[in-house]
Amino acid sequence: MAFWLMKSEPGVYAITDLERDGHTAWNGVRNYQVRNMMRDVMRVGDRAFFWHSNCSCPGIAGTLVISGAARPDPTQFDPRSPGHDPASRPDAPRWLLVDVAFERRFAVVIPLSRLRGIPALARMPVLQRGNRLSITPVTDAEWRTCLALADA
DNA sequence: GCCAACGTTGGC
DNA sequence: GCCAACGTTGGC
Repeated sequence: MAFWLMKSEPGVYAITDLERDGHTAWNGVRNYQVRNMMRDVMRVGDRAFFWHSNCSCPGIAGTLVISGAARPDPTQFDPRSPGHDPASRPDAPRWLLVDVAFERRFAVVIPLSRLRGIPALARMPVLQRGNRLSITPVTDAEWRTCLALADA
């Protein structure tokens, strides 16, 4: 089982939305690297941190479980969706999503500013300058370190 | 295939 | 709102 970090803007879809819904289709990925990771590496049963991005307190808000394997993202065919891709054909979908299930909401978001101060996390992609991938891998050690912070 | 222009991401 | 980083587009 692998670990991941998945970004979402809380103004669009927050950890509290996932807590309420129980599960959701992680749609809107429009980056080939991320698509390929979902398709080729991510597996049902993997777990991920839910990251709040582009907000007043970016950081880790909780955890989720990958509950469904990569499948075509229907929003790419929806002209009213911001993720609409007119160049993608239903017989050859360009964009994929995975289904995810709520696992846990942290009592408080672990802020990015705190993560930056922890040497064991220095290699996490989300802390690297210029990182823009919406899904990135997390090592076992990083997973444990962050969970310990959540429970501290 | 090169590369400049442009768009998006996302922390600050 | 600023701006660095980086992916994408499209002319050549």
